[in-house]
Amino acid sequence: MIRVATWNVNSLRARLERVTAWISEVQPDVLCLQETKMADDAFPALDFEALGYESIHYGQGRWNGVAIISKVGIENPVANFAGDIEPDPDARILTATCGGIRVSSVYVPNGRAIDDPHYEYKLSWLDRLREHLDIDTDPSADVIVTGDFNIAPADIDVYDINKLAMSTHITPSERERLAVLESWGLVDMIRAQHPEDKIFSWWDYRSGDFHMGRGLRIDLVLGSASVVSRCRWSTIDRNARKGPSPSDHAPVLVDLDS
DNA sequence: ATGGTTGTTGCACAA
Repeated sequence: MIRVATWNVNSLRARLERVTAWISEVQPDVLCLQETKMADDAFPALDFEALGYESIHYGQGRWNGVAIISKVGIENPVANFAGDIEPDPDARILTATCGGIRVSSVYVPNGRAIDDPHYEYKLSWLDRLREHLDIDTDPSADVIVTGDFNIAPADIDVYDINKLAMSTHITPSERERLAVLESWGLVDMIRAQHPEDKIFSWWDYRSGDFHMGRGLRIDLVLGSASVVSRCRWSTIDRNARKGPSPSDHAPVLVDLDS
């Protein structure tokens, strides 16, 4: 069995104790992190090494930052988009082969608002992610693209679709980009395993949204067909959103047959 | 509730 997880930790510095405790408890083989919000020289690789993990990090400091932590190897790492794709100014994607699976840890731009330039940046970023996959790997390989997509794939992934009218995360253009990734050969593994469940991975810190059940499912594990066929179990660990000083995101994990 | 909270080489901005 190989357990692959993703977690937007909203600052690894602020969250390190919670992350190491969660790793010890859950024992993922591969953990993708987003929003580490630190530079590479501040990344606490030794804390993960002490738990038996190799790790790689791609970060800049104040914002963004992605990592892959693995106890099944880290080979052929690629920071940013592959090949001659227009490089992104932010540290939002890190790719490596772990246990035979080509894994990308992605932090898709938020988009902010539909009339904000950041929204077009989000769409172009997703277009480049699709290009990246063609250059970096192949849909017939074992591929996982996972992280904070900042897109709720369908209305069931939103606590109240009317509350998000005219906002990002649910627009046809964003969902179209997800559909393009699916047509490349990737499957939303949590949704495939839990077709009817209204389950969320992110809740705003404000207004007691977590307590009130007002969340979105925007953290996704996308797998290629060979990975999907190996999936035996998956969940969103909403317990990790509880207690003192949580991230606003919960970890998502999938178990695959070896 | 055009509100609310959390994080950061913060005192504004991103989420």
